[in-house]
Amino acid sequence: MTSTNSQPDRTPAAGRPASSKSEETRARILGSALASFRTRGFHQTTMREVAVDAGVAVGAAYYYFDSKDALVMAFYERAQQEMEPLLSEALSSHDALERRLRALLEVKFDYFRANRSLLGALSAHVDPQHPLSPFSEETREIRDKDIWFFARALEGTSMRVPADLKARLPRILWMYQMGLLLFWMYDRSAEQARTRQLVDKSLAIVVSLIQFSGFPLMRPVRKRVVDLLQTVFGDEPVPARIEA
Amino acid sequence: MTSTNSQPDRTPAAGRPASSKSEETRARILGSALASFRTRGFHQTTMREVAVDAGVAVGAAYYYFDSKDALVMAFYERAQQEMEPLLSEALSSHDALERRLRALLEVKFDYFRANRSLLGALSAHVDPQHPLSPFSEETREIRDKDIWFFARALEGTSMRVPADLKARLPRILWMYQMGLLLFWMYDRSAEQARTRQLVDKSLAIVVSLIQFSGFPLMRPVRKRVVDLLQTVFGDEPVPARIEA
DNA sequence: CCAGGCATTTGAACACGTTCAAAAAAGGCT
DNA sequence: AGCCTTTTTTGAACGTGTTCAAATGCCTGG
Repeated sequence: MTSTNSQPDRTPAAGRPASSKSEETRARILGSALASFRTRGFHQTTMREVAVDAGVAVGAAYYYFDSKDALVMAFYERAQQEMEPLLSEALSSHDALERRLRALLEVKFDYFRANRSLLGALSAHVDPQHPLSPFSEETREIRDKDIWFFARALEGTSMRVPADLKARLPRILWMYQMGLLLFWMYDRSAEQARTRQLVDKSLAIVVSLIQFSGFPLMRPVRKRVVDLLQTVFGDEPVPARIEA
Repeated sequence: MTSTNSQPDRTPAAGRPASSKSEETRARILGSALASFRTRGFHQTTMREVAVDAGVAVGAAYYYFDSKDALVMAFYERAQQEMEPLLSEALSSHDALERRLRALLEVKFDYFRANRSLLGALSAHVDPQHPLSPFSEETREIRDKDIWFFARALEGTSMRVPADLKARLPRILWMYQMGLLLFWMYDRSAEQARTRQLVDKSLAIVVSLIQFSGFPLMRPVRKRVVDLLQTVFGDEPVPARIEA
């Protein structure tokens, strides 16, 4: 398991009662941490504060979570888990690609609205070596699950997309989404109005581009772009499906 | 002055001898720091090490540099300064846009080759609030100077570029460059072969796109893209020229 | 009911970046 | 030279994330 914390094997094993005191403590620590992150921000929040708030010693916090970052990772994991049904529902209520993509984005924005700064702590790092980077090995599982939704968004629409591009598109769309979220995180305009504009305008362009990409005239350009993507992302076009 | 360090007003003022002992100490500290950054990496390097290495107390390091980050900033400033003549020369030896852009990129890659990890410390942060972010206020001056070179790369070529796009292009090309550098920083392929491929392929595409953008057929798409850029970057198309 | 093992909890201690009050050195002025 | 201001230097101390040996609790097999 490529998980956040090492010590307690969380999956409620054989004989153990599913909801031990341990799990409760863990939850209490995570709760205190996230609350503090939200109100004071990630950097201002102290592990000692978190511990006191949860009524334990600092060491206990480190018993359940390998690091301060791991607390953010736990949030991220929980977020992905909680959003999955919402994302599925979003897809099942729309047909047109633009609508489908927009629906996915809206779920994300809604969910993260209350946690903009927390999301910032998550994605502030570009280094793929850093655990909290959206490109790190540690976040791969979550990332792959998320990319998979973009694959579904493409599958379920009637728009014809050339196969070579289609194989690459989920990952590209995921990166597009990350760009939007990034812009949104640091968007200081009132009510993040600029992000809203950006979403509207860029989404229209993205969908147009995908549409154009099928025209015979576009074939040479498309080939070159797909070749470029191959260089950047290597093989493994779409992440393997992950069973729930 | 939006400088890195606050205390000693470095510009050798009126009566003072230009190269005081102070400047030498400062240089010694910076030297020790950069050497250590290069060999041990940014994070492994300790301010105490740096101080010992430079033969001063840790307080002294903080007298000359506001923070550990400021040392990296000093490197960045020096890098920009030292590269400027090289960049000018690169531009003056080529006419075609692709050649001109490639020449700029080559100067950067050459210069940073020995300092890949240091560059990583510089650009690992996406948060525009973080001083070391390529998008921060603190790095604006350097960034603007750099963007200016892309403006010159465009000016000096015979390719016709629509005015509305041309106004936005320097910044876009700069971001394109940052993307390449980022990829390069974390490129683990032998001799960074993947980055080389990426540069070749993407550069060809970028230049083609710019060329296409002038075709009458492309006008509507271009308008939409330019409008999008306006949303993202706001006004002030190209940074004001900065006199040396 | 107890012994032994395992899970949990504790808080002191460490290494780090950074701050600061005070000491030392260096100038400048008469 | 002597005094006073400014620049430079020092190293202890602070707050942080994190580690760790030891203490405590909990449960199970006898």
